[in-house]
Amino acid sequence: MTTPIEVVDKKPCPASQLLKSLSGKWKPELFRLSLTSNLRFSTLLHQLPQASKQSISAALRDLQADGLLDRIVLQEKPLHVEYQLTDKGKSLAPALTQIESLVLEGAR
Amino acid sequence: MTTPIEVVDKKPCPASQLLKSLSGKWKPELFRLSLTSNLRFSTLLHQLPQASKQSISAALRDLQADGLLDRIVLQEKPLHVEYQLTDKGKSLAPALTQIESLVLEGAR
DNA sequence: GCAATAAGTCAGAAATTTATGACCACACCT
DNA sequence: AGGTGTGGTCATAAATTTCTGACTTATTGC
Repeated sequence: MTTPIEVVDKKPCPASQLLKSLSGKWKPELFRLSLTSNLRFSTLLHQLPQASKQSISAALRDLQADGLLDRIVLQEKPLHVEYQLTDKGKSLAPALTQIESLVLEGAR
Repeated sequence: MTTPIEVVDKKPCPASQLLKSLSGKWKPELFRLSLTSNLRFSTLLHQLPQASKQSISAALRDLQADGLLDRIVLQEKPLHVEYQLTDKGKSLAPALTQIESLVLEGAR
């Protein structure tokens, strides 16, 4: 040993976990769609034709696990499932909006 | 055919590309470190002991390609290389800060 | 000349993420 | 009793990301 170079952090960047929650091929899209309206599985299959059932299912599970979406079963006649934003999810919306505006500015 | 279900978007979520720029195992850390000071390769190797040379190198290349960092060669005695935030990178900082504050709030 | 430091690259292996296609359970309609 | 729609799971395969370790080029110090 010699020069005691200081390691800046033991813990990973605090934002990285949240960034990870939104990383992946479909999670940004799902998240943004959830800002507009609640999500239904079969509708998503049509809205995102490129995405496989598996991928959508996994992304929804992850978003739930990260506390951004809630899965609620509607006790209606044909029994539906909806995914809706949690409070945490809603609180994240402004950051996404800000990022989007930067992208659009850049494209100007 | 029957119910003409409307596909919401042809284009991917505008934020997803920027989110992609910051996704990956080390990019969030590198980006945040770059907010504090310019980055040097060999210093990063010590600051992020878990990260391989290859990974750091690739992450730096990606961040440059996405226009968030500039690579500048310092014409000093031992010839150094530094990576510093571009204007685009700087403009992204508030969003990261916002996300971080959410994470810290949530942990409260 | 010989070793060390800085800043990498390269090939191959290992780990992680996504996609594919088959299958399941339940309710509803006819 | 068979078909359709909703909401999935599972195993496997393909694609992508990350890691490992060896090697490179240039400059400086001894």
